[in-house]
Amino acid sequence: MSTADRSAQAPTRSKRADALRNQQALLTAAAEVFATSGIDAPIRAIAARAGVGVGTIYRHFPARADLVVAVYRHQVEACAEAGPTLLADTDSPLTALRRWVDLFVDFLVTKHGLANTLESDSGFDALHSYFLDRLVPVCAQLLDAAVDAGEITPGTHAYELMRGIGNLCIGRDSDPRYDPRRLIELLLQGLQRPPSP
Amino acid sequence: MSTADRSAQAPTRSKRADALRNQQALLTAAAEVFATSGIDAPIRAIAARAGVGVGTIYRHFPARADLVVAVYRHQVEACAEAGPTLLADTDSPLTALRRWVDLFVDFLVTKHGLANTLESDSGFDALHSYFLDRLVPVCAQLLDAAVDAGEITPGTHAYELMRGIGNLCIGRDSDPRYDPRRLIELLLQGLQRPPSP
DNA sequence: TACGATACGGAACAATGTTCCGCTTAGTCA
DNA sequence: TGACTAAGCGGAACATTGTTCCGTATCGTA
Repeated sequence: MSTADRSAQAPTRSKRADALRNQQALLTAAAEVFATSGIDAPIRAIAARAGVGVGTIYRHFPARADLVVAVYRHQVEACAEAGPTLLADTDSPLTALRRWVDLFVDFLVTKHGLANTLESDSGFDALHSYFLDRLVPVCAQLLDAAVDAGEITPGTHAYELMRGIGNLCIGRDSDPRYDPRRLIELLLQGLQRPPSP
Repeated sequence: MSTADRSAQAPTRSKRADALRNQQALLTAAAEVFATSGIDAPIRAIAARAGVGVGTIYRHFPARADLVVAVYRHQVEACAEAGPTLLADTDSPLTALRRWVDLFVDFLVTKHGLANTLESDSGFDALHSYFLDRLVPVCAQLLDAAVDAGEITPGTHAYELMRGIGNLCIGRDSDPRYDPRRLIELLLQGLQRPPSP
């Protein structure tokens, strides 16, 4: 979390007013640019939109990924918190898992190219780490509950499942023939233990 | 196929000897560089290895993807041809499908970053098209056979399955916790029709 | 108001894909 | 064999993008 923390809201102390203003402007601008041009939009475009120089971006967000994390942080948080809630509110842990996966897929699919970036090799380790660190434990909890309830077979690791789901969401745009949800449903069905009478 | 064809072996007529020599050298060099540095290796590296200028690469292979296609063409071909063979040699079409998918995964996983490139947005349409055009029909044949044999439920499209498998193979390196094969196995299990007694 | 630390802007650098063009050379024809 | 022409070549040059650096401007304070 170290890198991410540094770039979070942290309104605490001893920061110049213009710095705070710029940080906020950057978050807003980045969110807008990401929404229209996708997560791969050039840094310069975000800087221009926020009306600051590129240097300013790099001071606030040491690497591109830190900016992305900051922009989507609250959404990731919401997704993480939905896990335990769903588990508590749903009779079948498998159903809870299914709904939670739906939420996660919604999130990935809404952001153009987020999934791509998530798995990209180059320098997006911070992003990758943050998302996974935050969500894998939640997923694990759901998986464990479903195993305990005898609804799915044990042996699948949350990390692997999450990455698989993330991967399946890559390239969803630009091709109506490819709908990751159908495959993810297949995956979950494969997970399911056949009801033993 | 248009783009791919142009850059294929086509030893036919009216090409200068040095051009042919260079084309061959480029294919060899590219194969070596791809093997060691991955599919994302800089064009310049390939040019250097082949002892030619970058201009020469672009004359023979108008875009990067054309070079990749040319390098892996025969392997894709082999995979495509394995489909019908497996189907003929195996009693259960589902088993044939499973083996064929294994072959495909082998291929993707062997080439560093091929899967990534396959799904990349930027300008790799030729690559994407070639692989999919060639292999989707083969996969469809296997799927159909398995459906006809009552081994899997109908409704899954070969294109979607292929892309899903391709996606799952992304980022396999660099993380022992992630093994795409396990997830692909899950996917196939999800496809399977429960034996109705 | 003056001063020091903080923050800013954007030029500059590096990596990479791609294009362009003057020079070289293979193949041909007398 | 010796030109001649078109095919082919090399690599400089251009465009794009991430990232760093540093001289300058600004904020907060004494």
